Amino acid sequence: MPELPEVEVTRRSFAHAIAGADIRHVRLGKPLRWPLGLAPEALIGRTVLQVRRRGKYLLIDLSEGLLLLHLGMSGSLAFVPELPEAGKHDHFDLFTSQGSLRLHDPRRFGAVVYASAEDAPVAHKLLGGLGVEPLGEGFDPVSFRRGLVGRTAPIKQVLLAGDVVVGVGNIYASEALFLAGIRPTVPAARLGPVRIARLHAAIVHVMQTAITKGGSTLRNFSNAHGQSGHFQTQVMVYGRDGEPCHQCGSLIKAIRQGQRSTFYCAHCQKL
DNA sequence: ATGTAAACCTGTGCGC
DNA sequence: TGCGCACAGGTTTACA
Repeated sequence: MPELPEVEVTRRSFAHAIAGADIRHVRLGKPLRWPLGLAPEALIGRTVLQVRRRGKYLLIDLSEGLLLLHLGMSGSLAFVPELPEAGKHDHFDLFTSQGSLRLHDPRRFGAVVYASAEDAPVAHKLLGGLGVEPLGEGFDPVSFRRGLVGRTAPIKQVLLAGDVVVGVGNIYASEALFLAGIRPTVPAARLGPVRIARLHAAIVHVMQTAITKGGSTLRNFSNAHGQSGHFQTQVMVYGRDGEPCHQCGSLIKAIRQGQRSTFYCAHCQKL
């Protein structure tokens, strides 16, 4: 479910409310992708300092150590004064003095992992290989181009890999390539400065717009207040297989790339 | 080092 | 209505 915009929207929806809260109790449901890495009781008494984001990870800084949180494919967070009884897909609850944070994740590809520090081995293993932030200073056309050197894989798959630029998932990769007019199947290294500059701008634009719109709610994404996003209403190609292109009217195509669906307009994306 | 496929798990929608 | 299959917003792991 969540790509960078959804994760950022989630972060903004509860970061302020949870800052300064003291942890009073922790409840674990079924196992997630990785074990917490710490006895849950050990978190009691620690204070939440702030919530940051790196790629699709949320970093919850504590008075001692931090929690790395990932929403996987189907995760969402809720931050509420009073939690209802846990359902079958509620696998992590953090009860604090200022409200409770709950991770709901039916497929359990998500994770909550404790790290003693941001450069501790656990954290480094998860965050170490990540590319630059698309909305950060490090993302510019020149360094973007350097990152694509030697990459013979299709540009769509290189975007998804996340080692060049982070946070671009299956929806926004298709959308950004459409905006840039680039064919998703082009080998990444064959993109020249002009197309790379267009793609760079498209990625930044799509990410910013999606955040502004509250993310995309395809099935059931919502922020920590239960509010849906509405970027999906202005999607140009994702999930529009067989429908007319909003720009030229020809029918949107769907192909498989690396076991993921890709959507594009063969007329608008010829580069 | 890079590329590709399988794996993790549950739910939903579709064709028969 | 039920069954089986394909597919779903991600990322690690194993192997070419």
